[in-house]
Amino acid sequence: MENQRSIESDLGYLLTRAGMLVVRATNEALAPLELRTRSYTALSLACDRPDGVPQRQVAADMGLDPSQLVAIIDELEQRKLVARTPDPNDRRNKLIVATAAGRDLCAVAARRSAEVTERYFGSVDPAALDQMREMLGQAVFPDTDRILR
Amino acid sequence: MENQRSIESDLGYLLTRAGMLVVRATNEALAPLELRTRSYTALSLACDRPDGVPQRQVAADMGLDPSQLVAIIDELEQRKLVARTPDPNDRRNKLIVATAAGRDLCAVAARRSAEVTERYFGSVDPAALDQMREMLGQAVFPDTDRILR
DNA sequence: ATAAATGATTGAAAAACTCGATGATTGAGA
DNA sequence: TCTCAATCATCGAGTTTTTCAATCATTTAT
Repeated sequence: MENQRSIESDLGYLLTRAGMLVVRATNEALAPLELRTRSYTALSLACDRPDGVPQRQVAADMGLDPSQLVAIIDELEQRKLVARTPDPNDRRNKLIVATAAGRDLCAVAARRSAEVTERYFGSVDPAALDQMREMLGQAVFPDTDRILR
Repeated sequence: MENQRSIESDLGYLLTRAGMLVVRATNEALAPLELRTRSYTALSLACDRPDGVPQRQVAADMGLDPSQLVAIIDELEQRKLVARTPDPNDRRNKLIVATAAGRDLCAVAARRSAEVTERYFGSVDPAALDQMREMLGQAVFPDTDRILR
């Protein structure tokens, strides 16, 4: 006898739906900053690494085709939130490095983003939430010892 | 001092990335059945309710614009996996009801889908997984006492 | 009976995705 | 040193997805 469960308990379904909801709410929350979830994520990845992050790696971290990042970075660069600097060690690479203005905006955006998360997950036990982060991190970054903080 | 965390511990980011990964892997797993994650989800929602589910509710449950469902249901209907039956109580509604063939295919697809989930989350404690389902369910179906099974 | 609301459908425009091609650069090996 | 294959960012074309307004049929409220 099969343990038949409804689609509404399917992890893929739940993940996708929850992701959609959070992304949409985040897009609204970031609209006043003229950021979308996408551009905020890219900016944030740049802010995480003061020395800059290869554009290609931003694409990989976002699960996007590298060609999709061109427009996103173009816009951030035009707004002077990031700069494309040639990697001195490998001039094929463009290192995306956040400007001071970029870091400032990112901090504001991070607060708004956190408010959205709070709205959806504020009522659950923080330890359980950390555990969920842990599980998702394992799924998203397999074979990695990276500690999320 | 702010508790500054990297984007990689942001729940929205993790949810989105994990969802993408699972959806893509599920699409591949379902390709031999000529189903995509989208059509499988719609079919599954129909299978969950023997008396049929209003097309509009399928759209709502999937977070899609109703117009996007037309093509999805069209295809399932052409393949005789579901039928659009007029709701006797409100003839504006189309009730999507799964056929026997639809239920059979859905069962096969569910197994393949579960294998994908197993691949990404098989190594984590089942209780923690249930807890994650619970948390995501709360976020996706707020103000609902629905018990996921 | 009329008017407002709701559901499915269509079509058009915008956004996102995919993929192959290109030029610049690097690294390996003859 | 001189190819040659590989890698990176970018571009462009073609496809798919999303968004949204309009339409028709039906229902509900007035």
